[in-house]
Amino acid sequence: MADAQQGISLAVSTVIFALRPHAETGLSALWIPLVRRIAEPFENRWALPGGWVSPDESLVDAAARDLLETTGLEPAYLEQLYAFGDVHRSPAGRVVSVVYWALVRPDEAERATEGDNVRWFAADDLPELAFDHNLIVDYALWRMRTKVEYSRIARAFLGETFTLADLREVHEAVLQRSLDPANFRRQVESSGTLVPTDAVVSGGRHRPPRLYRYDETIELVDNGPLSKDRP
Amino acid sequence: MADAQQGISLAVSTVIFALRPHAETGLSALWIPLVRRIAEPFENRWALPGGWVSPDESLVDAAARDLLETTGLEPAYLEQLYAFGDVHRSPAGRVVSVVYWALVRPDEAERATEGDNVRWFAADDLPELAFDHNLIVDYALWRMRTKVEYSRIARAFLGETFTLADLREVHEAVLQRSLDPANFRRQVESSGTLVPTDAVVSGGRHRPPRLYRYDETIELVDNGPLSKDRP
DNA sequence: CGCGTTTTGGTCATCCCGACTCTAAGTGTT
DNA sequence: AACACTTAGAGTCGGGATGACCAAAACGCG
Repeated sequence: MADAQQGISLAVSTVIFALRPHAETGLSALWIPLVRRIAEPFENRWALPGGWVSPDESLVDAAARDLLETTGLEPAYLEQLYAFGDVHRSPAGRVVSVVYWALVRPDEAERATEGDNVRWFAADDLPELAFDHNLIVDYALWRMRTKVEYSRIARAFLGETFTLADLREVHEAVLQRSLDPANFRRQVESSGTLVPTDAVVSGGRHRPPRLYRYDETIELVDNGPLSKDRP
Repeated sequence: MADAQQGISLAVSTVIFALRPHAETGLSALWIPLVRRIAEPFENRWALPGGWVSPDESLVDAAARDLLETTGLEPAYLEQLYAFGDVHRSPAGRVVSVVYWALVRPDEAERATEGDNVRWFAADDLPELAFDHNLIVDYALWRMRTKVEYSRIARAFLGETFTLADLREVHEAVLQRSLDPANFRRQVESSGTLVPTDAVVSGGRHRPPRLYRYDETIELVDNGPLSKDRP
């Protein structure tokens, strides 16, 4: 073992996504909780939740723990995004941040105690953040939007069972465009990852939609040999 | 600034790919240079080239520098792969490794001084490596194979100009299957990223093929907002 | 019962892709 | 000079995915 005293601090940060109705349009959109910095550098600026990695926890554990401590959230999905390590990204010293991105269900998102130091922002309307966090959020948004089309991450926003309209609403919110209901149905049905249940949802003033759930026996290979980020 | 003495060592490692004829088939295939460990843990085992990050260099700079020092290689392409940070991945202490993957041209690959401590291995026939490096290589291979289809990374194995057969040979080597020449041509032509030159290659005992080059004015969005890894 | 809603099933044209055929244009051989 | 051989390059054909669109089904509501 060579050098354990490099003078480089190792941090984890997380870009957290939740679905909420947009202020103006009323449609579902992506929201991100940010924390206000209470110390220099960038004091009073909004920033991604994050903290230092302790020697006895893995990176993903550190991200999950920090998330719970600073925002009270336990995400349904958590995946590594990128390691940011430019020399001057923090004015206060050398910091390498391993950034994760997370998805939380709407009910879980309520637990993020909004206050002076935690606030939700619409993902497409962020203020100027601390450090290089605007770039990080941009990258997380890009990754999320490219991945929602070939992966099953939308499930992280939904409950055990859901209607195709629910699933479609998630896709529409992430992709920021409306999708044809019939074509969307055909596509997800042909993918074979969904199984219909016997139940339907009655009460709406229209034909009652069927409830679906994901086929758990199908394993994804989203991350190749690394498909084991979180159970 | 909180904790700069976490007791966590930060390292970079790189999975380097080059094309060489396979020993048995004679077809082009992916090869990887590995270095022999000369100290515990895993002494005498083969491992990915890597080293510690110094405080005054970025992660990608550290990867490039270490690559040059340990193998003598300057890659044509270098991209971050993943940050590995399990607590017990090194028996000698807590090490977080930010891993990169790199592509080198055939002529450049010759400069990797093969000796007792550096040796090239066929990517699909590796020995048992030190640490979690087998998993890392598997992931790098998966990423490379998925990315070659929608990106222009194949150019990193080629010169300024090349024939469609050259380009197809790269794809075939990476994907490990033969591609129909006519269909391959149609696909890359319709992508619009290639421009034909006036030159052709004569000398072969067949119709002389045209030389192409990449259209530099087209920018890729392979990595979304992060498309700036290396010029 | 008719109306408005969303669900759900279907058609149709288009594009992409793999398999395949055919011609073009060189080199080497006779 | 004629021919064989090889790869380059153009074109054809059918299947599958996709977007735009249409229509019937099944509810609540007045």
